[in-house]
Amino acid sequence: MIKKEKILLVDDEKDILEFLSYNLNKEGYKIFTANNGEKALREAREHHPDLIILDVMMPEIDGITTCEKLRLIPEIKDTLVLFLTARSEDYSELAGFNAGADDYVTKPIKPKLLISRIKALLKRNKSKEATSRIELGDISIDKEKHMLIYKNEELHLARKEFNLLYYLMTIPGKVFTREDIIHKIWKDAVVVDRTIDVHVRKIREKIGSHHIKTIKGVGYKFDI
Amino acid sequence: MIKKEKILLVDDEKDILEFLSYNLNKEGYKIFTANNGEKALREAREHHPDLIILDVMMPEIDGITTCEKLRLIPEIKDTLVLFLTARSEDYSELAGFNAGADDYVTKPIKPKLLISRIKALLKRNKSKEATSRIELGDISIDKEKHMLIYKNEELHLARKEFNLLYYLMTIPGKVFTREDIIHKIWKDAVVVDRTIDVHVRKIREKIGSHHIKTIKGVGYKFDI
DNA sequence: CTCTATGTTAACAAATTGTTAATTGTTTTA
DNA sequence: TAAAACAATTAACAATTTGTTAACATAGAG
Repeated sequence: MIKKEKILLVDDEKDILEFLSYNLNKEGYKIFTANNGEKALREAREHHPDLIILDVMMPEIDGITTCEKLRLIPEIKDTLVLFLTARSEDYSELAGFNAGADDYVTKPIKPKLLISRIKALLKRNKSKEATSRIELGDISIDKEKHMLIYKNEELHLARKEFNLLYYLMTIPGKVFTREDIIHKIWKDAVVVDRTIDVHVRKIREKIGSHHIKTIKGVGYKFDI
Repeated sequence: MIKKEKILLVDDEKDILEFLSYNLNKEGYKIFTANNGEKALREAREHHPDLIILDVMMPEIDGITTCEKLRLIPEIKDTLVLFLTARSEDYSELAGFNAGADDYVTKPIKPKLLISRIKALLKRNKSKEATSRIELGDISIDKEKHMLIYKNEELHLARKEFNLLYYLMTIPGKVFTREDIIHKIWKDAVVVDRTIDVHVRKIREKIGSHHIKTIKGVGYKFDI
Protein backbone atom coordinates (compact mmCIF):
# COMPACT_ATOMS: atom_id res chain seq x y z
CA MET A 1 0.00 0.00 0.00
CA ILE A 2 1.32 3.39 -0.93
CA LYS A 3 1.03 6.06 1.67
CA LYS A 4 -1.03 8.98 0.42
CA GLU A 5 0.60 12.17 1.53
CA LYS A 6 -1.77 14.71 3.00
CA ILE A 7 -1.77 18.29 1.82
CA LEU A 8 -3.66 21.14 3.38
CA LEU A 9 -4.55 23.95 0.97
CA VAL A 10 -5.25 27.36 2.42
CA ASP A 11 -6.52 30.15 0.19
CA ASP A 12 -9.40 32.56 0.43
CA GLU A 13 -10.30 32.22 -3.25
CA LYS A 14 -12.61 29.32 -3.86
CA ASP A 15 -11.51 29.03 -7.49
CA ILE A 16 -7.91 28.47 -6.55
CA LEU A 17 -8.80 25.88 -3.94
CA GLU A 18 -10.78 23.98 -6.52
CA PHE A 19 -8.16 24.30 -9.19
CA LEU A 20 -5.40 23.07 -6.92
CA SER A 21 -7.50 20.37 -5.29
CA TYR A 22 -8.24 18.96 -8.69
CA ASN A 23 -4.66 18.99 -9.86
CA LEU A 24 -3.10 17.66 -6.69
CA ASN A 25 -5.75 15.06 -6.19
CA LYS A 26 -4.94 13.77 -9.64
CA GLU A 27 -1.34 13.32 -8.47
CA GLY A 28 -2.51 11.05 -5.69
CA TYR A 29 -2.34 13.35 -2.71
CA LYS A 30 -5.04 13.47 -0.07
CA ILE A 31 -6.30 17.04 -0.01
CA PHE A 32 -7.81 19.13 2.77
CA THR A 33 -8.81 22.73 2.31
CA ALA A 34 -9.41 25.84 4.36
CA ASN A 35 -10.43 29.29 3.20
CA ASN A 36 -8.98 31.25 6.10
CA GLY A 37 -6.26 31.08 8.71
CA GLU A 38 -8.60 30.13 11.51
CA LYS A 39 -9.85 27.08 9.70
CA ALA A 40 -6.35 26.24 8.56
CA LEU A 41 -5.22 25.90 12.15
CA ARG A 42 -8.17 23.67 12.94
CA GLU A 43 -7.61 21.45 9.94
CA ALA A 44 -3.89 21.20 10.59
CA ARG A 45 -4.48 20.21 14.17
CA GLU A 46 -6.97 17.58 13.13
CA HIS A 47 -5.36 15.98 10.10
CA HIS A 48 -1.61 16.46 10.58
CA PRO A 49 -0.88 17.10 6.94
CA ASP A 50 2.55 16.44 5.48
CA LEU A 51 2.53 19.74 3.67
CA ILE A 52 0.61 22.97 4.02
CA ILE A 53 0.19 25.27 1.04
CA LEU A 54 -0.55 28.77 2.25
CA ASP A 55 -1.62 31.82 0.35
CA VAL A 56 0.23 34.84 1.67
CA MET A 57 -2.53 37.30 0.81
CA MET A 58 -5.62 36.53 2.78
CA PRO A 59 -8.10 38.76 4.60
CA GLU A 60 -8.20 38.66 8.40
CA ILE A 61 -5.22 36.46 9.27
CA ASP A 62 -2.67 36.54 6.46
CA GLY A 63 -0.55 33.56 5.45
CA ILE A 64 2.55 34.62 7.27
CA THR A 65 0.76 35.10 10.55
CA THR A 66 -0.99 31.80 10.05
CA CYS A 67 2.34 30.13 9.47
CA GLU A 68 3.75 31.59 12.66
CA LYS A 69 0.77 30.30 14.58
CA LEU A 70 1.08 26.90 12.98
CA ARG A 71 4.67 26.69 14.10
CA LEU A 72 3.55 27.00 17.67
CA ILE A 73 1.61 23.76 17.49
CA PRO A 74 4.03 21.03 18.50
CA GLU A 75 2.78 18.44 16.05
CA ILE A 76 2.92 20.94 13.25
CA LYS A 77 6.18 22.63 13.91
CA ASP A 78 8.07 20.37 11.56
CA THR A 79 5.42 20.24 8.88
CA LEU A 80 6.42 21.58 5.51
CA VAL A 81 4.94 24.90 4.49
CA LEU A 82 4.86 26.25 0.97
CA PHE A 83 3.75 29.81 0.31
CA LEU A 84 1.85 31.13 -2.65
CA THR A 85 2.84 34.71 -3.32
CA ALA A 86 2.22 37.34 -5.95
CA ARG A 87 4.93 37.51 -8.56
CA SER A 88 8.29 38.83 -7.41
CA GLU A 89 7.22 40.31 -4.12
CA ASP A 90 10.68 40.45 -2.74
CA TYR A 91 9.43 41.53 0.61
CA SER A 92 7.09 38.66 1.10
CA GLU A 93 9.77 36.22 0.08
CA LEU A 94 11.90 37.32 2.95
CA ALA A 95 9.10 37.64 5.44
CA GLY A 96 7.79 34.23 4.49
CA PHE A 97 11.05 32.53 5.13
CA ASN A 98 11.34 34.27 8.44
CA ALA A 99 7.99 32.86 9.41
CA GLY A 100 9.32 29.40 8.66
CA ALA A 101 8.37 28.71 5.08
CA ASP A 102 10.09 25.86 3.34
CA ASP A 103 9.46 27.08 -0.17
CA TYR A 104 7.27 29.41 -2.13
CA VAL A 105 5.69 29.55 -5.56
CA THR A 106 4.59 32.69 -7.30
CA LYS A 107 1.17 33.27 -8.76
CA PRO A 108 -0.13 32.72 -11.33
CA ILE A 109 0.41 29.08 -10.51
CA LYS A 110 1.70 26.67 -13.10
CA PRO A 111 0.50 23.27 -11.94
CA LYS A 112 3.51 21.43 -13.30
CA LEU A 113 5.93 23.66 -11.49
CA LEU A 114 3.97 23.51 -8.28
CA ILE A 115 3.85 19.75 -8.37
CA SER A 116 7.56 19.47 -8.96
CA ARG A 117 8.17 21.71 -5.98
CA ILE A 118 5.85 19.70 -3.83
CA LYS A 119 7.56 16.49 -4.79
CA ALA A 120 10.95 17.96 -4.05
CA LEU A 121 9.83 19.14 -0.64
CA LEU A 122 8.22 15.90 0.36
CA LYS A 123 11.16 13.94 -0.90
CA ARG A 124 13.64 16.03 1.01
CA ASN A 125 11.57 15.58 4.11
CA LYS A 126 11.28 11.89 3.69
CA SER A 127 14.99 11.36 3.30
CA LYS A 128 15.46 13.30 6.51
CA GLU A 129 13.20 10.87 8.30
CA ALA A 130 14.71 7.81 6.74
CA THR A 131 15.92 5.93 9.72
CA SER A 132 18.73 3.54 9.99
CA ARG A 133 16.50 1.39 12.12
CA ILE A 134 15.46 -2.14 11.39
CA GLU A 135 12.88 -3.91 13.51
CA LEU A 136 12.38 -7.63 13.14
CA GLY A 137 10.49 -9.65 15.68
CA ASP A 138 11.95 -9.14 19.11
CA ILE A 139 15.06 -7.46 17.73
CA SER A 140 15.50 -3.85 16.84
CA ILE A 141 18.75 -2.49 15.56
CA ASP A 142 19.61 1.14 14.95
CA LYS A 143 22.76 1.90 13.08
CA GLU A 144 22.86 5.59 13.80
CA LYS A 145 22.48 5.04 17.49
CA HIS A 146 24.59 1.94 17.40
CA MET A 147 21.96 0.37 19.54
CA LEU A 148 20.57 -3.12 19.70
CA ILE A 149 17.40 -3.89 21.54
CA TYR A 150 16.66 -7.52 22.18
CA LYS A 151 13.52 -8.43 24.08
CA ASN A 152 13.13 -4.87 25.31
CA GLU A 153 16.62 -4.79 26.64
CA GLU A 154 19.42 -2.72 25.27
CA LEU A 155 22.58 -4.67 24.84
CA HIS A 156 26.00 -3.97 23.59
CA LEU A 157 27.70 -5.38 20.54
CA ALA A 158 31.27 -4.58 19.59
CA ARG A 159 31.73 -2.80 16.29
CA LYS A 160 32.38 -5.81 14.09
CA GLU A 161 29.61 -7.79 15.71
CA PHE A 162 27.26 -4.91 15.28
CA ASN A 163 28.08 -4.31 11.65
CA LEU A 164 27.82 -7.98 10.87
CA LEU A 165 24.43 -8.37 12.50
CA TYR A 166 23.18 -5.18 10.90
CA TYR A 167 24.32 -6.41 7.52
CA LEU A 168 22.54 -9.72 7.86
CA MET A 169 19.40 -7.94 9.04
CA THR A 170 19.25 -5.61 6.06
CA ILE A 171 17.76 -8.50 4.09
CA PRO A 172 16.22 -11.00 6.46
CA GLY A 173 16.13 -14.49 5.07
CA LYS A 174 18.76 -13.84 2.45
CA VAL A 175 21.84 -15.97 2.69
CA PHE A 176 25.02 -13.94 2.68
CA THR A 177 28.10 -15.83 1.65
CA ARG A 178 31.32 -15.59 3.57
CA GLU A 179 32.66 -13.71 0.61
CA ASP A 180 29.82 -11.15 0.85
CA ILE A 181 30.47 -10.72 4.51
CA ILE A 182 34.20 -10.30 4.24
CA HIS A 183 33.75 -7.83 1.45
CA LYS A 184 31.25 -5.78 3.40
CA ILE A 185 32.63 -5.92 6.91
CA TRP A 186 36.32 -6.38 6.32
CA LYS A 187 36.71 -4.47 3.08
CA ASP A 188 38.60 -7.40 1.63
CA ALA A 189 41.17 -7.47 4.39
CA VAL A 190 42.64 -10.92 4.78
CA VAL A 191 41.00 -12.80 7.59
CA VAL A 192 40.72 -16.43 8.24
CA ASP A 193 37.31 -18.10 8.03
CA ARG A 194 37.28 -18.85 11.76
CA THR A 195 37.14 -15.14 12.41
CA ILE A 196 33.64 -14.85 11.06
CA ASP A 197 32.55 -17.87 13.04
CA VAL A 198 33.82 -16.34 16.22
CA HIS A 199 31.93 -13.14 15.63
CA VAL A 200 28.79 -15.03 14.78
CA ARG A 201 29.22 -17.00 17.94
CA LYS A 202 29.51 -13.86 20.01
CA ILE A 203 26.36 -12.46 18.47
CA ARG A 204 24.51 -15.71 19.09
CA GLU A 205 25.68 -15.60 22.67
CA LYS A 206 23.81 -12.35 23.02
CA ILE A 207 20.64 -12.72 20.96
CA GLY A 208 20.22 -16.47 21.01
CA SER A 209 21.40 -18.87 18.37
CA HIS A 210 18.21 -19.30 16.40
CA HIS A 211 18.29 -15.88 14.74
CA ILE A 212 21.42 -16.45 12.74
CA LYS A 213 21.21 -19.63 10.73
CA THR A 214 24.16 -21.36 9.19
CA ILE A 215 23.66 -22.67 5.69
CA LYS A 216 26.48 -25.09 5.41
CA GLY A 217 28.63 -24.56 2.38
CA VAL A 218 26.87 -21.33 1.54
CA GLY A 219 26.86 -18.79 4.33
CA TYR A 220 24.73 -17.21 7.03
CA LYS A 221 21.32 -15.64 7.14
CA PHE A 222 19.20 -13.79 9.64
CA ASP A 223 15.78 -15.17 10.44
CA ILE A 224 13.16 -13.96 12.86
CA MET B 1 33.62 38.93 14.05
CA ILE B 2 30.99 38.22 11.45
CA LYS B 3 31.19 34.86 9.80
CA LYS B 4 31.63 35.22 6.07
CA GLU B 5 29.47 32.72 4.35
CA LYS B 6 31.17 30.76 1.61
CA ILE B 7 29.63 30.48 -1.83
CA LEU B 8 30.88 28.30 -4.63
CA LEU B 9 30.05 29.56 -8.11
CA VAL B 10 30.01 27.08 -10.94
CA ASP B 11 29.59 28.24 -14.51
CA ASP B 12 31.47 27.58 -17.70
CA GLU B 13 31.25 31.18 -18.85
CA LYS B 14 34.05 33.27 -17.46
CA ASP B 15 32.03 36.48 -17.81
CA ILE B 16 29.30 35.21 -15.57
CA LEU B 17 31.74 33.99 -12.96
CA GLU B 18 33.33 37.41 -12.87
CA PHE B 19 30.05 39.24 -12.83
CA LEU B 20 28.68 37.17 -9.97
CA SER B 21 31.94 37.11 -8.05
CA TYR B 22 32.01 40.86 -8.13
CA ASN B 23 28.43 41.28 -7.00
CA LEU B 24 28.45 38.66 -4.29
CA ASN B 25 31.81 39.65 -3.00
CA LYS B 26 30.47 43.14 -2.54
CA GLU B 27 27.75 41.65 -0.36
CA GLY B 28 30.37 40.21 1.93
CA TYR B 29 30.38 36.58 0.87
CA LYS B 30 33.55 34.59 0.44
CA ILE B 31 33.55 33.39 -3.14
CA PHE B 32 35.06 30.33 -4.76
CA THR B 33 34.66 29.54 -8.43
CA ALA B 34 34.84 26.59 -10.78
CA ASN B 35 34.29 26.52 -14.51
CA ASN B 36 33.26 22.88 -14.77
CA GLY B 37 31.68 20.10 -12.76
CA GLU B 38 34.94 18.34 -12.11
CA LYS B 39 36.48 21.36 -10.48
CA ALA B 40 33.27 22.12 -8.64
CA LEU B 41 33.48 18.79 -6.87
CA ARG B 42 37.07 19.43 -5.90
CA GLU B 43 36.35 22.90 -4.60
CA ALA B 44 33.30 21.77 -2.68
CA ARG B 45 35.24 18.99 -1.04
CA GLU B 46 38.00 21.36 -0.07
CA HIS B 47 36.13 24.44 1.10
CA HIS B 48 32.77 23.18 2.37
CA PRO B 49 30.80 26.13 1.04
CA ASP B 50 27.51 27.12 2.62
CA LEU B 51 25.89 27.51 -0.78
CA ILE B 52 26.66 26.28 -4.26
CA ILE B 53 25.38 28.16 -7.29
CA LEU B 54 25.31 25.86 -10.25
CA ASP B 55 24.72 26.58 -13.90
CA VAL B 56 22.49 23.89 -15.37
CA MET B 57 23.88 24.20 -18.87
CA MET B 58 27.52 23.26 -18.94
CA PRO B 59 29.58 21.21 -21.38
CA GLU B 60 30.91 17.82 -20.23
CA ILE B 61 29.21 17.36 -16.87
CA ASP B 62 26.02 19.43 -16.65
CA GLY B 63 24.79 21.12 -13.51
CA ILE B 64 22.24 18.50 -12.65
CA THR B 65 24.69 15.67 -12.85
CA THR B 66 27.16 17.71 -10.85
CA CYS B 67 24.53 18.29 -8.21
CA GLU B 68 23.79 14.61 -7.98
CA LYS B 69 27.46 13.87 -7.54
CA LEU B 70 27.77 16.56 -4.91
CA ARG B 71 24.96 15.01 -2.95
CA LEU B 72 26.95 11.84 -2.67
CA ILE B 73 29.68 13.57 -0.67
CA PRO B 74 28.69 13.28 2.98
CA GLU B 75 29.90 16.71 4.02
CA ILE B 76 28.10 18.28 1.08
CA LYS B 77 24.85 16.45 1.12
CA ASP B 78 23.12 19.13 3.19
CA THR B 79 24.73 22.07 1.48
CA LEU B 80 22.36 24.46 -0.25
CA VAL B 81 22.31 24.36 -4.03
CA LEU B 82 20.86 27.05 -6.24
CA PHE B 83 20.53 26.46 -9.95
CA LEU B 84 20.91 28.96 -12.74
CA THR B 85 18.67 28.00 -15.61
CA ALA B 86 17.57 29.45 -18.90
CA ARG B 87 14.24 31.23 -18.69
CA SER B 88 11.20 29.04 -18.03
CA GLU B 89 12.74 25.71 -18.81
CA ASP B 90 10.11 23.66 -17.09
CA TYR B 91 12.10 20.55 -17.76
CA SER B 92 15.18 21.74 -15.98
CA GLU B 93 13.11 22.87 -13.05
CA LEU B 94 11.82 19.39 -12.63
CA ALA B 95 15.13 17.67 -13.12
CA GLY B 96 16.87 20.15 -10.89
CA PHE B 97 14.61 19.64 -7.95
CA ASN B 98 14.82 15.93 -8.33
CA ALA B 99 18.58 16.24 -8.20
CA GLY B 100 18.24 18.03 -4.90
CA ALA B 101 18.21 21.72 -5.72
CA ASP B 102 17.04 24.12 -3.06
CA ASP B 103 16.13 26.95 -5.38
CA TYR B 104 16.76 28.22 -8.88
CA VAL B 105 17.08 31.54 -10.62
CA THR B 106 16.50 32.07 -14.30
CA LYS B 107 18.94 33.77 -16.62
CA PRO B 108 19.48 36.56 -17.41
CA ILE B 109 20.43 37.09 -13.79
CA LYS B 110 19.25 40.15 -11.94
CA PRO B 111 21.76 40.63 -9.15
CA LYS B 112 19.27 42.09 -6.70
CA LEU B 113 16.90 39.17 -7.08
CA LEU B 114 19.69 36.66 -6.87
CA ILE B 115 21.02 38.22 -3.70
CA SER B 116 17.62 38.23 -2.06
CA ARG B 117 17.23 34.56 -2.90
CA ILE B 118 20.65 33.80 -1.53
CA LYS B 119 19.89 35.61 1.68
CA ALA B 120 16.61 33.78 2.03
CA LEU B 121 18.28 30.43 1.50
CA LEU B 122 21.12 31.06 3.90
CA LYS B 123 18.76 32.44 6.48
CA ARG B 124 16.48 29.47 6.21
CA ASN B 125 19.43 27.22 6.69
CA LYS B 126 20.72 29.14 9.64
CA SER B 127 17.37 29.13 11.40
CA LYS B 128 17.28 25.41 10.94
CA GLU B 129 20.55 25.15 12.83
CA ALA B 130 19.65 27.62 15.51
CA THR B 131 17.64 25.62 17.97
CA SER B 132 19.04 27.48 20.86
CA ARG B 133 17.76 25.51 23.83
CA ILE B 134 17.73 21.77 24.34
CA GLU B 135 16.22 20.09 27.38
CA LEU B 136 16.86 16.44 27.98
CA GLY B 137 16.13 14.78 31.28
CA ASP B 138 17.92 16.58 34.06
CA ILE B 139 20.04 18.59 31.67
CA SER B 140 19.12 21.79 29.93
CA ILE B 141 21.53 23.54 27.65
CA ASP B 142 21.10 26.92 26.02
CA LYS B 143 23.50 27.87 23.30
CA GLU B 144 22.58 31.50 23.09
CA LYS B 145 23.00 32.07 26.78
CA HIS B 146 25.91 29.67 26.97
CA MET B 147 24.27 28.15 29.96
CA LEU B 148 24.07 24.64 31.27
CA ILE B 149 21.64 23.59 33.93
CA TYR B 150 22.22 20.22 35.51
CA LYS B 151 19.89 19.05 38.26
CA ASN B 152 18.53 22.56 38.73
CA GLU B 153 21.96 23.95 39.20
CA GLU B 154 23.73 26.19 36.80
CA LEU B 155 27.23 25.13 36.09
CA HIS B 156 30.01 26.33 33.93
CA LEU B 157 31.55 24.58 30.99
CA ALA B 158 34.50 25.96 29.06
CA ARG B 159 33.78 26.89 25.47
CA LYS B 160 35.01 23.71 23.79
CA GLU B 161 33.38 21.55 26.40
CA PHE B 162 30.17 23.43 25.96
CA ASN B 163 30.14 23.20 22.18
CA LEU B 164 30.96 19.55 22.27
CA LEU B 165 28.20 18.72 24.71
CA TYR B 166 25.76 20.87 22.80
CA TYR B 167 26.65 19.13 19.57
CA LEU B 168 26.11 15.69 21.04
CA MET B 169 22.82 16.83 22.49
CA THR B 170 21.45 18.09 19.19
CA ILE B 171 20.62 14.49 18.30
CA PRO B 172 20.37 12.47 21.47
CA GLY B 173 21.26 8.85 20.98
CA LYS B 174 23.02 9.38 17.71
CA VAL B 175 26.61 8.33 17.64
CA PHE B 176 28.90 11.05 16.43
CA THR B 177 32.22 9.88 15.11
CA ARG B 178 35.43 11.57 16.11
CA GLU B 179 35.57 12.81 12.55
CA ASP B 180 32.14 14.42 12.91
CA ILE B 181 33.19 16.03 16.13
CA ILE B 182 36.47 17.39 14.88
CA HIS B 183 34.78 18.72 11.79
CA LYS B 184 32.11 20.48 13.80
CA ILE B 185 34.00 21.70 16.83
CA TRP B 186 37.48 22.18 15.48
CA LYS B 187 36.66 23.11 11.89
CA ASP B 188 39.15 20.54 10.69
CA ALA B 189 42.00 22.02 12.66
CA VAL B 190 44.57 19.40 13.46
CA VAL B 191 44.04 18.06 16.91
CA VAL B 192 45.11 14.82 18.33
CA ASP B 193 42.50 12.25 19.33
CA ARG B 194 43.35 12.56 23.01
CA THR B 195 42.09 16.10 22.94
CA ILE B 196 38.53 14.97 22.46
CA ASP B 197 38.88 12.41 25.22
CA VAL B 198 40.10 15.01 27.63
CA HIS B 199 37.21 17.31 26.89
CA VAL B 200 34.78 14.45 27.24
CA ARG B 201 36.36 13.59 30.53
CA LYS B 202 35.94 17.12 31.80
CA ILE B 203 32.30 17.14 30.79
CA ARG B 204 31.73 13.84 32.50
CA GLU B 205 33.38 15.21 35.60
CA LYS B 206 30.64 17.81 35.70
CA ILE B 207 27.48 16.08 34.57
CA GLY B 208 28.28 12.53 35.51
CA SER B 209 29.73 9.89 33.28
CA HIS B 210 26.56 8.09 32.27
CA HIS B 211 25.28 10.79 29.94
CA ILE B 212 28.03 10.56 27.38
CA LYS B 213 28.53 7.04 26.19
CA THR B 214 31.58 5.80 24.39
CA ILE B 215 30.99 3.44 21.53
CA LYS B 216 34.43 2.07 21.06
CA GLY B 217 35.60 2.22 17.50
CA VAL B 218 32.65 4.36 16.51
CA GLY B 219 32.35 7.51 18.56
CA TYR B 220 30.42 9.19 21.34
CA LYS B 221 26.75 9.73 21.95
CA PHE B 222 24.59 11.56 24.42
CA ASP B 223 21.98 9.57 26.26
CA ILE B 224 19.57 10.64 28.93
C1' DC C 1 31.37 -43.85 8.60
C1' DT C 2 34.25 -40.32 6.80
C1' DC C 3 35.33 -35.99 5.50
C1' DT C 4 34.75 -31.30 5.56
C1' DA C 5 32.72 -27.14 7.10
C1' DT C 6 31.59 -25.00 11.18
C1' DG C 7 31.65 -24.28 16.39
C1' DT C 8 34.20 -23.37 20.56
C1' DT C 9 37.67 -21.89 23.60
C1' DA C 10 41.34 -19.44 25.25
C1' DA C 11 45.40 -16.95 24.45
C1' DC C 12 47.35 -13.24 22.41
C1' DA C 13 47.81 -9.02 19.57
C1' DA C 14 46.05 -4.82 18.21
C1' DA C 15 43.29 -0.93 18.56
C1' DT C 16 41.01 2.35 21.13
C1' DT C 17 40.06 5.10 24.96
C1' DG C 18 40.96 7.00 29.79
C1' DT C 19 43.86 9.57 32.91
C1' DT C 20 47.26 12.53 34.61
C1' DA C 21 50.26 16.13 34.55
C1' DA C 22 52.92 19.36 32.13
C1' DT C 23 52.95 22.98 28.71
C1' DT C 24 51.25 26.63 26.19
C1' DG C 25 47.83 30.05 25.03
C1' DT C 26 44.09 33.24 26.43
C1' DT C 27 41.36 36.04 29.29
C1' DT C 28 40.39 38.37 33.53
C1' DT C 29 41.58 40.94 37.43
C1' DA C 30 43.93 43.84 40.52
C1' DT D 1 50.16 45.85 32.35
C1' DA D 2 51.67 42.16 35.22
C1' DA D 3 49.95 38.55 37.70
C1' DA D 4 46.65 35.27 38.28
C1' DA D 5 43.18 32.33 36.72
C1' DC D 6 41.39 29.74 33.37
C1' DA D 7 41.25 27.03 29.02
C1' DA D 8 43.13 24.12 25.48
C1' DT D 9 46.27 20.91 23.98
C1' DT D 10 49.50 17.28 24.15
C1' DA D 11 52.63 13.51 25.59
C1' DA D 12 53.15 9.57 28.13
C1' DC D 13 51.38 5.90 29.90
C1' DA D 14 47.58 2.90 31.86
C1' DA D 15 43.48 0.47 31.27
C1' DT D 16 40.20 -1.53 28.65
C1' DT D 17 37.96 -3.43 24.84
C1' DT D 18 38.00 -5.56 20.54
C1' DG D 19 39.72 -8.52 16.90
C1' DT D 20 42.20 -12.50 15.35
C1' DT D 21 44.12 -16.83 15.39
C1' DA D 22 45.45 -21.56 16.52
C1' DA D 23 44.04 -25.74 18.12
C1' DC D 24 40.85 -28.75 18.79
C1' DA D 25 35.85 -30.46 18.98
C1' DT D 26 31.71 -31.46 16.77
C1' DA D 27 28.03 -31.97 13.53
C1' DG D 28 26.01 -33.29 9.41
C1' DA D 29 26.02 -34.32 4.35
C1' DG D 30 26.73 -37.88 1.37
